[in-house]
Amino acid sequence: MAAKQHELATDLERRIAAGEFSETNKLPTEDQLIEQYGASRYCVRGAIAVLAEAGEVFPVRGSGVFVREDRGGMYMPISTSYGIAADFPDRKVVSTVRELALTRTDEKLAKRMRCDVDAPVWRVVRLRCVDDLPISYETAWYLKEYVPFLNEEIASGSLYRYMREDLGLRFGFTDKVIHVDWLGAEAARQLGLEEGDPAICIEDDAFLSNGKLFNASYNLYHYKNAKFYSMASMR
Amino acid sequence: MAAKQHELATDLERRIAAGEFSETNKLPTEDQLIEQYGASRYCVRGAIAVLAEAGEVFPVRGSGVFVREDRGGMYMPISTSYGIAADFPDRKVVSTVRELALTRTDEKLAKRMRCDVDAPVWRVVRLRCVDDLPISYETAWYLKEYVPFLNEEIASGSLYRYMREDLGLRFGFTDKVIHVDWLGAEAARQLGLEEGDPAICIEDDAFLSNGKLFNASYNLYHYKNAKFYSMASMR
DNA sequence: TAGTGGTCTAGACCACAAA
DNA sequence: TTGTGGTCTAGACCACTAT
Repeated sequence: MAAKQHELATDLERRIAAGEFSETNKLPTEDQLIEQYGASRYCVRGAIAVLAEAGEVFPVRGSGVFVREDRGGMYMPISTSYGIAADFPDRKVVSTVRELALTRTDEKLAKRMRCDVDAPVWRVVRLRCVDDLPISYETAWYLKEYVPFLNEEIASGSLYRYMREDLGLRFGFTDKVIHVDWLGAEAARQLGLEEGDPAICIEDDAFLSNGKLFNASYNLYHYKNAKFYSMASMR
Repeated sequence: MAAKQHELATDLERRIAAGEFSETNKLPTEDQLIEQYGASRYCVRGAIAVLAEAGEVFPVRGSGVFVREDRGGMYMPISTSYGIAADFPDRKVVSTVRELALTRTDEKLAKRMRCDVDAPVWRVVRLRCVDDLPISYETAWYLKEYVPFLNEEIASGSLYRYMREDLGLRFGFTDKVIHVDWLGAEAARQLGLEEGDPAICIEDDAFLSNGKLFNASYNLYHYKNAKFYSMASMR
């Protein structure tokens, strides 16, 4: 069951999208929202914080909570928390599995994944497209300890949805390292680019809510089709 | 005056760095921290949230707040909120001003900066080095409306510190777009790379706490010397 | 001066982990 | 079962904006 603040956030999002506040570009005051939703100030402020982190509103002390103008364009959040599918709910997201094998960690991977050498892992290589545009070529490893079963059908859909809803895993946080890399022959072929072309590379370590790493990945993004954004408060 | 939660966060950071919790890798419980600091649970949880966002700890419900292992290496937060200087407090950060001029916005810049065409802006081009390694080549514009005065001495130091402490500006949030770009001749020369080399490019729009944009910039990062990290909770 | 968001307190109950 | 963090309420005062 979703927390109350998230319900409020979702409803406020809907109201913003419906243009309910487009005249003033301002949300109702906190006191008004408390009234409207029959919630405490804690909840109302929690909901506003969710929207603020998503870059949809910004609160100004003494003045109100303002709706931000829409930035157009197809950008991916640099913290693509729940996978591409969740980032583009309105677009056609297709994952094509290029490799899927149950293998074992070598020394280097074991170190990265904080597990024993020779630990069983699923290795999954996928090409990911949004609206038929190739976006990324991803190599991911999932510890079999946490993901006992996997097949191509599952990997073609949303792996994160599967792990959360079917396996009952609870996610905690991710670490990402972002740098520039060059495409190898195979990655270039898959993405429709040239070998040696540059790519934004995001190395991602994903942890469960108990702090255990369950998934590491190496993601090469198409330099034309994939742009990222990031919002940060400066407090 | 800093808020109480931030004081607690700073002190906890100090205690973590001092190794006070290195045996268990766990912070004291919330109740214990309430006791130790004579603060409310709100404050204690606020402090923990600050550390969690910085990736220093992660809370596990029912279990405790765990200290995260140090990730080594020199990475820059993708949300380099207060400028490079604040990100590397222990390193030698040098900004060399390559250009500094009071000019006016053309149509394209005016659109980006949400201001009138021909609005006065400072244009500042800087090469930024950390420990004598070239990190980035940055072109930035500051609206004169908010930054009435600027000179090379100020721009050689921390512009953000100047704006905050001397001009009394209060920062709100930033929007960043991250993509790959190629170095032009001048940028390559400054960074000690070859023309045509790839670079991570971050376009940054910075807003005051009242939601007004005051600074836009275009930052090219050295593909070898600059790596970024980003942490995200997956809730 | 009035209105609004920011911080803080005190206390309650819930969800989950570990014993 | 016990202890921990997560959510929620009610109420207070402060900092800032706008008038």
